[in-house]
Amino acid sequence: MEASRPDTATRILDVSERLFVEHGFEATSLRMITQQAEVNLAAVNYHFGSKDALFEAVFMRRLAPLIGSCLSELDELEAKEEKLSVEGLVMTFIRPCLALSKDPARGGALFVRLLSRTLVENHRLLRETISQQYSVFVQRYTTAFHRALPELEAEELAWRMHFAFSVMFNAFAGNDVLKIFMRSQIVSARDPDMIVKHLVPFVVAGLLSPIES
Amino acid sequence: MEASRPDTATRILDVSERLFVEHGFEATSLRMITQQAEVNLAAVNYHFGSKDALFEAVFMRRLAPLIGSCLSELDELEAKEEKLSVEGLVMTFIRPCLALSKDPARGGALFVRLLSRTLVENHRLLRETISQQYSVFVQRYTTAFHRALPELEAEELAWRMHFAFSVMFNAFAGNDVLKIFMRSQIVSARDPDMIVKHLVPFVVAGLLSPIES
DNA sequence: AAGCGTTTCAAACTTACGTTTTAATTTGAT
DNA sequence: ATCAAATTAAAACGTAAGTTTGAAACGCTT
Repeated sequence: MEASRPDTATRILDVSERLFVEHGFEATSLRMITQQAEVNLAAVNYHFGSKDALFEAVFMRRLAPLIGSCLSELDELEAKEEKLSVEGLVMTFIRPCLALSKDPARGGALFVRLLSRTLVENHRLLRETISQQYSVFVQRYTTAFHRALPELEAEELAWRMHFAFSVMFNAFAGNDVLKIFMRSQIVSARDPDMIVKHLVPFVVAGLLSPIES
Repeated sequence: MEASRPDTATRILDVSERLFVEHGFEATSLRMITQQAEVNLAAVNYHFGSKDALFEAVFMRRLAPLIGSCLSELDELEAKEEKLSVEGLVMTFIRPCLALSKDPARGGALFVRLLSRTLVENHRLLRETISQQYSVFVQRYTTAFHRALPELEAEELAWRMHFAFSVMFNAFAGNDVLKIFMRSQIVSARDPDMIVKHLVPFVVAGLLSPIES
């Protein structure tokens, strides 16, 4: 009763997702990918066209559903409540990330790491393909946060959103700045529920901090 | 009265720092470096031994002084005050980063971006060479934050420090998660003073957020 | 069973990489 | 001025990268 072996293209996507996270795009060769996926070297170019196109495919397979989930949560929240709470708003982003992190069938926490890496590495993909397609995501959150924090002017709000999403992305991505130096101070660092338990209060407090004169 | 041209090794370091930030370690070739630095291809291996050693040299040239500055500020603060304020503590880290960001002669904001990239890319260098040498940095800040926030248990404190340094690193590195989607919402995003003005309240509020039951 | 589009495969191609080698050149102390 | 050491230079080495090719194998309809 073993799970049927996924087809070639899916096996390539799964292996690529993991290797791109582990070693980065440039340092991951098609020979590493095809070897671990147990497919022929030429299969990548046959199914995806090029290494760049493969990266885009790996990326979009996860990003589109994730953004879709966030927007659905946002729809629900905005329909339900007149006054949006900051914590409720933060959770519309956290919950889909959390669900993704806990679902091995969808790559688990791997994709969020990939997303984080891709942001930092400033890939062409993000500047070109994605930016136009998903500006709606940022627009929706910007207006929602504006409703939740009406006393903040636009620029101050943009800064706080920048900081908030920055720390959330890095938390889910497991980019532990301090872990590198101290020896596993936090044993539960990779438990997604633990992340949320500590992350949400921190982010909410930052977003709600009193306005500087 | 033009500035005297730096020597070969320095020119290589300067160019490498910029290219490693722009394209990453793997995607930056020695031929790109030596061409832009106007030195012979073999100069890198002559002066530094290998590409890996070059990266370490680029990295250590900035990191050692930066960490030194932070620890000096920490010394001053701890000597001066009995009770450490969270904001004062945060500023011992912010001020050296800010000074570095504003000093083109020391690479400006480039190095903080490189540091951020290197953290995310999880380089060997960080796991091996740096981790032992600079664990004192984390130790010092951990005990200092413990003094400033004595009511937090060790694990909660570790989480908050993780989040705080994460957002600070990304702010200075200019890793604007949302900038990619929205068209230059924040015009002053690259002004280091503006970063601090908005960053410090956010981080301090997160660190000081009430303890969850 | 035959035919046909799709997929897989082994192999080769071109290019670029990091590194090494060897000779030429510059530098600095005697 | 001389000589030894340090540095620069040009060229080549071996390897590995992404991609392409053309034939073989497969799956499906007729």
